[in-house]
Amino acid sequence: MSTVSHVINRTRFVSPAKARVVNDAIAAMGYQPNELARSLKVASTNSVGLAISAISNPYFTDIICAVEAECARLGLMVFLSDTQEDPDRELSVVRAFHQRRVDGVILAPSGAPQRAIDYLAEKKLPCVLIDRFADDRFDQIGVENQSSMRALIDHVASFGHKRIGYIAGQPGLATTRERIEAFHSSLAANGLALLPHYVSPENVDTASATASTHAILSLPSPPTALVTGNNMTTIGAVRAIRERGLSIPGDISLAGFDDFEWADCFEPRLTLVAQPCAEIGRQAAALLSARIASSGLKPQAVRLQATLHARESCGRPA
Amino acid sequence: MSTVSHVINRTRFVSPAKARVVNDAIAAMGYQPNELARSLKVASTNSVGLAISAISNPYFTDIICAVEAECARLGLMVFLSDTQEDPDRELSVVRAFHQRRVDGVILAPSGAPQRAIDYLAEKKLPCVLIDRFADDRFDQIGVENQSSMRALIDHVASFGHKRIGYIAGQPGLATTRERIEAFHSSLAANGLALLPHYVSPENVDTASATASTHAILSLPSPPTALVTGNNMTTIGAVRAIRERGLSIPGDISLAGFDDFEWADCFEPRLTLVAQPCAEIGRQAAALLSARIASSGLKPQAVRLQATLHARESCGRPA
DNA sequence: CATCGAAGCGATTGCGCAAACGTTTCGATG
DNA sequence: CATCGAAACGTTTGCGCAATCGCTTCGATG
Repeated sequence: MSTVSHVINRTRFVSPAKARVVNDAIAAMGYQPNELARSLKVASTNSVGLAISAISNPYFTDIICAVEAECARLGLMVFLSDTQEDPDRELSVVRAFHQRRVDGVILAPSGAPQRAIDYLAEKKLPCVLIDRFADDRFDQIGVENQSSMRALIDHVASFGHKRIGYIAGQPGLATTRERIEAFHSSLAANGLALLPHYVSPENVDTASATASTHAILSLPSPPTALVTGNNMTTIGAVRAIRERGLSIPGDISLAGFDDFEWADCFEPRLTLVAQPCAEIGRQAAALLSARIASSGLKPQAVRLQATLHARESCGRPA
Repeated sequence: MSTVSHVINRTRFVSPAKARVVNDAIAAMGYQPNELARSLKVASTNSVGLAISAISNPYFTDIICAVEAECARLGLMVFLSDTQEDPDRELSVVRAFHQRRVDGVILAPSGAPQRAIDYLAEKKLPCVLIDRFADDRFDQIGVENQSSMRALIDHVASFGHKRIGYIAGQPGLATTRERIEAFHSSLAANGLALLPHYVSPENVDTASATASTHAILSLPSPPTALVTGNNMTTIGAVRAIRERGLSIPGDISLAGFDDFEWADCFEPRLTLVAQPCAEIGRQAAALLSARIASSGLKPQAVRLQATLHARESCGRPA
């Protein structure tokens, strides 16, 4: 009878006596409501899909953690899927989310996200894009790349470096493009020239970053300082520098994007830009929730401020 | 009409002509099957719940990643939830999973998991426990703690250390207990004595590990080598050692549990036991899938072998 | 050409729930 | 005491699907 539904959901008044009976019965039989059936009826699942391009990347890990926490607070369950930076997988993940009728999706777009994004738009699935800005039909949330890179270059240049190289991140990502542009403009702002072959534009993982770093450091006139575009490239660069037997910052200075918890255990401690991952995740979940509640809102792009943690990996040029 | 269902699921023969018509219609209207309704009918959701006690811990991150990958391969979606090591949250997460009618659960038990585990048992939800062995009514999968600790102590002792301290992990966990026991027996096996106050038994995070390390190193006759019980305590110990201005391994040797990708960027590179996280995650998902397929199987406890990565953080006692 | 069986397919039901709608009870009011 | 209306609760339907059941065809066979 409908009364038990109403007791469970407190959706209309039920006399205390009857309510007790119902609650006792529920307790006695260990009844657990079937969310599937409920969702089918009310056309809302209280769940969201979280499609991340690389779960194991610590940067995304922090975001996942924050998203999960905020969603838990909001009473949402989260489906987690790894798109592995593969547009095909990305599309099928988004499809699977839709088939499970998630109320919304948080997506870290791959390098070629158009098909997945069009699908979301077509199906009118609420969605917020994180980290990489890919389509302004949706809410987007990420970091302020221009000012972050500027802070980085200003810091490095303040030690007197004239020859600064850049090991960029993955091809295709807005993040990568923006940071490269910011690298250019920040050099200019410091009155520095962009030297030929000083930007390694495409590095998909630590190994390619290591190779790229070797390439740059093998130039006839190599940089005296290196800036890295994300955590993978930082690791890759550190490895290459070690392999060449160079010391940081004695022989070469290093600074880059993406802080991590143990950065202070590196020797020397690395100067890095820390993104507000927790805040990105939290706001993404909150934004999505708001969007689910009222689809009328017009999409907004949020840029969060990152903070430069100046430590000891930069020094005067050799 | 039922034919549509049969076309979609290839569950009985449909004439090619009719099938084409159906497929064209599906394509034309952009139809996506409603998995909710399907699940309600067939009483199976092709989804599993992954309840982790601390998502942001890199150890679990690697496991999450592997679980997700294997589940994707098996056609399962995964619900991710963080129990935050809190038994109450743990129970409500498991409840939420059940209400959503997941086909099974993978759980990294908290320090007091009995209520959640009893619930799972009562509801006959297929489940596999990871990392921490908590109840043999369920499949369990974790690492071989005895032999791993033994390898660690043998390694440290081989440098001639007589006074070895241990910074253990979180209270209540089987993992923590087993490693403490193994620490004792491994010392004995090397003919070494367990000195008073040399085991710090309970450290919930890096900060408490730092404090514990300071306490041990302040002993009148402090250890010349320190072994740590997990990645958090390793970081905590490194920080404390740094704060005291000691050098590794010159002043003190250090080795412990849980490798991480960038361990080779620490200075010195840390000697650590690497757990097969990817394999733990993969097997957990596979085991769960098997259990879902046939509930009759009797529960098994799988112990995976870890590998000691001997690097440069251990040396002769000062 | 009547019969039969297999191939192909449509009507219908029920999964567990929420909500619309109907029914009963009962105290208040004229 | 008849009437009314609000309070309390029961009946029913439909969400979208899978699967059961049973209805057509239609070619083969005697």
